[in-house]
Amino acid sequence: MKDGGVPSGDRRVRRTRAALARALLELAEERDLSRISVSDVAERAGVSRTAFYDHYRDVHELAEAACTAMIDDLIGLLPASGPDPEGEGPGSLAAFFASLAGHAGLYRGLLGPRGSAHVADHVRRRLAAAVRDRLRRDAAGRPSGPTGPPEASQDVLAAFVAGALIGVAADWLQRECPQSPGRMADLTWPLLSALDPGGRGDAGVSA
Amino acid sequence: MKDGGVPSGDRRVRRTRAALARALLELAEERDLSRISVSDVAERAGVSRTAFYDHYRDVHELAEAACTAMIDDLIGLLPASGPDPEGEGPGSLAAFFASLAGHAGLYRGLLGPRGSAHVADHVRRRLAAAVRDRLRRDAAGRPSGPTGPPEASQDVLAAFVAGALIGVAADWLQRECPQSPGRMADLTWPLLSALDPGGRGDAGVSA
DNA sequence: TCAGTTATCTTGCAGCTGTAAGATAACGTG
DNA sequence: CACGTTATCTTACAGCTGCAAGATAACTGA
Repeated sequence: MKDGGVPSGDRRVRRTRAALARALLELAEERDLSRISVSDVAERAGVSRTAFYDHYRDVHELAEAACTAMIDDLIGLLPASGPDPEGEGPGSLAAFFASLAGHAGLYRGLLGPRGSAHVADHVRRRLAAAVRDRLRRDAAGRPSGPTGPPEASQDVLAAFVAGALIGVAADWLQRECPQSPGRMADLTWPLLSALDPGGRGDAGVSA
Repeated sequence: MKDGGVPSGDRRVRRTRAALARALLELAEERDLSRISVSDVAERAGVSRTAFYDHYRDVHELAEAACTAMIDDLIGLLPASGPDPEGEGPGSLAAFFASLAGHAGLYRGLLGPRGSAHVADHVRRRLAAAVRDRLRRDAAGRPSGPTGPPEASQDVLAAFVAGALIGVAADWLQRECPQSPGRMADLTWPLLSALDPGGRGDAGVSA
């Protein structure tokens, strides 16, 4: 029992997990996740198939672990939702789309129709959590009215924004990125602004 | 060769496909799609396993075909984005969430983390297409300015809205629907209104 | 360094997958 | 109805899956 995602002190464990993650990311650049078997990953990683099962239930679980760092980098690129001091939002969004395009094959293979619902769900949750955090931090800093927006409203807004970004990104990736990252940012930014409860377009949540 | 989704005149084909679809929907109410094998579906449908493969590549492809009618019903419930004569938007949205809750187990099993990326992608595309259609019809009816919003902008808005709705719905389903459908509609409607280029909050697309 | 722990490897198994070939029987058409 | 067509069924096979038991070897902590 060397349970799943918990970081381990044992050198062997780190070595095996790293080899598996590396092998999976390599393979995911070559073909869709649905065409990658546990045997494939284990062989490319130079690890026995049973060792794979000692760490992960299936390919999807490994994929989740393997892409978490990349996903977090991606989320870190997103603009802060709040004050937006110098209109840096669009530039930040452009960096987001550019990074997406930089690993387009990988993201398509993991998140596209032949990808993994498990990974897609993981990304959605993580993105929603990040948005929710920023909304909270945001609301704390701003002198809100007598009563701030209720919890449920924040949750819905976070899920809404996370889903929207994933929808736009997935659509763009599947069309092979016809628009430049900068243009995508210009097209997407006004939509996000319109939702921002603290931003210029204050049509945001009020119920 | 009785290729995939095309409707067939042959009684045997219709019978087999209907039996498979019915069996899959039954099983999908009982457990996650990832735990449903081709053998399971074929057996429950009273059909040989090879007959399954004569019609569909795998369980995901059958699931796509089997849930298309339900999905289209769901999409049909969504409010028209345009003039919104009598503020019927929220009510329409409430019907959408209510229908979702009515088959919560099924939708969770198909679209959740243990569901199918293929089905999820299909739903996303279909929803985005529906939104795009309404935007187009909408723009045609309204006396737009000298130049209407460009194609790309409409596509991004459609993908944005489709993703957002799926994000909110998925989040709500996974939390076991703590809010009533009506409340969900009340929380979601202002977000959609804020995006509507023709609606009250005109922070919509302009670039 | 030594001892105990434990990660990995090997072997083996039952079940599912995806495909193929040929036999049977139901179907639509004239 | 009789015909040709074709959907379905049966049988078979190689490969992958998920899991278990036992042997080996690498690691950690003293």
